Amino acid sequence: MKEQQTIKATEAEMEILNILWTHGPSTVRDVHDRLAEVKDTGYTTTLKQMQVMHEKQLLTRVAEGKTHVYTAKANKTDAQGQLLKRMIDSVFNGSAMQLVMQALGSHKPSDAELDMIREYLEKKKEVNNN
Amino acid sequence: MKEQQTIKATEAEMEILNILWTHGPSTVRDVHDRLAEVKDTGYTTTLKQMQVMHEKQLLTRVAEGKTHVYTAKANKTDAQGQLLKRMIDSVFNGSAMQLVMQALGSHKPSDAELDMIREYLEKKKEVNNN
DNA sequence: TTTTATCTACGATAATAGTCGTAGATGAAA
DNA sequence: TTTCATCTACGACTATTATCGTAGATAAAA
Repeated sequence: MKEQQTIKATEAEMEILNILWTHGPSTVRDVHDRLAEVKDTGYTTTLKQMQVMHEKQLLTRVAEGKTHVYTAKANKTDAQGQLLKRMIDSVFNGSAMQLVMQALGSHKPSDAELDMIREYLEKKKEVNNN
Repeated sequence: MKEQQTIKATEAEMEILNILWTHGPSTVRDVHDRLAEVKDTGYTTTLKQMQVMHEKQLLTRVAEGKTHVYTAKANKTDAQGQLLKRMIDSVFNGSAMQLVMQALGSHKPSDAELDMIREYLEKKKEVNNN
């Protein structure tokens, strides 16, 4: 089994991880350009950030010519799961249900979405009964 | 309409908010004692923290003898909603559904829970169709 | 009324996170 | 082969967060 260390990223680091998850392996330049669309920090800031993330083992990288191509080490789903769990434990009294209900409550899902969940629940229930 | 500023709390502040949400208005001593069960920081640290939170308008307080009794300004549900929204926007591509599915996926809900959601969804759907 | 325990206020310090400038390396363009 | 744009490395500096010690106020106990 591939061991899975806990992902502990700061706010700024999460932004970078998200970009890497969305766009795949990227250079600092790539990431910085995307970041620049929403925030306004210098190139070397992004560079440093990613170097630190590399040290922290959040990213892997391979040299390619004079640049480096970075990849998020954890996959998105695992990270989402961990964040979710942390959130459930800390603010939802450990109850995933409570979180789900609240998410559904404020989101106003469409009929299509509701059906999607319903279907999903059916499948779940079958599994429960096996 | 009661205006609702965005709740921006650090990790340590969230711990305190949770205690106040769970146990209601409390003195620094109360909060500190509960905190002490899981972490190991001095009394004045908690005190300072809560004073800062008071300045930041996260808490209100009333004097009672020589002590202060603090109360969380935001209610828990609102705060949960905001955290959820932030999380959805930042790591779930803005899709509440994605978050719900993932939460259900890792939690393995019981039949009773599934029914509870199903029921909830039914009600939702009715509302949609009005 | 004096002592003692406990409280607040406040400032200092430490730890963590975020920012950026500069120097030197490197490859592509002239 | 010289120039130029772009890259990495590194250190320094700032901002934010977390921590705690000390001093003085206050109420309850002795």
